[in-house]
Amino acid sequence: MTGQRTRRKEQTRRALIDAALNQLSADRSFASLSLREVSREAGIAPTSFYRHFQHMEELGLTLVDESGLTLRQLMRKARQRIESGGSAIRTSVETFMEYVAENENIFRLLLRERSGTSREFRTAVSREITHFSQELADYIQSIKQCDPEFARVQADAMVTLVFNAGAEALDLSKTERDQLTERTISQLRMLDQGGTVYLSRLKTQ
Amino acid sequence: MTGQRTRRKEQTRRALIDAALNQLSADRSFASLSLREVSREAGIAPTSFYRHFQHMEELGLTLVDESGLTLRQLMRKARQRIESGGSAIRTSVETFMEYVAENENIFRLLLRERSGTSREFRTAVSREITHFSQELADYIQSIKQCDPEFARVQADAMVTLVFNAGAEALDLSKTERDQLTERTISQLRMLDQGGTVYLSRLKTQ
DNA sequence: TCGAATAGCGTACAACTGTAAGCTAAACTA
DNA sequence: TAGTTTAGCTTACAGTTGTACGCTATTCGA
Repeated sequence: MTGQRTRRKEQTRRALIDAALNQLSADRSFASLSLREVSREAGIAPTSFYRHFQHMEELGLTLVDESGLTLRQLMRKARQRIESGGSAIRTSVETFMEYVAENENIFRLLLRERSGTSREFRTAVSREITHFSQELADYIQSIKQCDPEFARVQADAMVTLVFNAGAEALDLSKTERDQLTERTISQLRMLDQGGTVYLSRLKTQ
Repeated sequence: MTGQRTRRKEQTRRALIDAALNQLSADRSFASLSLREVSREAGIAPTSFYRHFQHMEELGLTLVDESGLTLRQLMRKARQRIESGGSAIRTSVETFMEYVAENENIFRLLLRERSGTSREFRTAVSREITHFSQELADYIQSIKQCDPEFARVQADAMVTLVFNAGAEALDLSKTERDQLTERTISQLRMLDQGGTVYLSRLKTQ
């Protein structure tokens, strides 16, 4: 029932995706990959590429979708760790930094295409990050019993800071990364504290 | 004394820089510009390019330097406005958003190359942003009389948030930008408040 | 004023790009 | 089993790229 043909097709589609991911690196952006290079790496003829994707952009959007998946796995992992005790902020930041270290290429893709030349790419990445941010907002709201708008604004700031730290980490050594992690934790704590003040003011007014 | 030759050379060098800047846009990154395109736009033969820059990268680094200059002008403007009364945070964010609106291409360059494929580019951009951040840290320290390390961490978070808002603004309409501006102001206020709490805790310990 | 220096030009070439056209062989459907 | 569908192939072409080489005309320095 699987259809041998469909299965094989799925296989080389996968090969194309993996080929693209493997070619991404610190000095190789998705935009700089050519259809021919990716096809070569995947072991098929350039013209066969079109049997799977209309353009390179379509492949790229698929990669962004995949990265969103990884991102959600990350969130789940972090939540599990938090529930089994430990500071929410520290645990989240540390988990995120581990993720970045383990998925440099995917993370770089997100980072770059967020401000890339394709609007479709930009909105796709933005969607993933918003999703990520919304999950955090829900969490904050459930903990603090606060206004959903407030939670969104605060979550948004936190996600921005953490993502940015991830971006910076890419070019740093292990010890520098640890310093960066600590600094980011301080920053999130400031946001957290500041939010509390902000909220208590609203209540007393 | 100026040297007619030197003057003319300076002129076409300028033409190359402007040509590159003019070709940058929402759907055109610096990396996607070719030496030939830039030369064409500047009105010189492709091979003459080498009389001014060794590679495209050298041209790019020059652009980053120029953007740093613009950034510093921006800072000065913001400070002037603050001194003539008004909230420091609101004034800074609004000034920054105006800058982004008026220098979209330069700002996009900074954004993109911050996570681009050339390490040299990345460090150049990082240097400009650090510079920007340091000026804010000095300002914070002079106002709050606090630990310089604290000021650096807080300033860093603020700059990250503002830059990110600038990046988002690029794809938004006027009214959406205004909303974004308000949100960013809220976020910076949280950081400010949170920092105060943070500091007072340190003192009472 | 005369020789040296040099900004800019045209020509040329090899490397690479995306993709059109048409074929083959394997897998599907009836 | 016979006919259709299709993933992948080869060949081909026009366009673009960076850059090497050598020439020309203007400007500079002595």
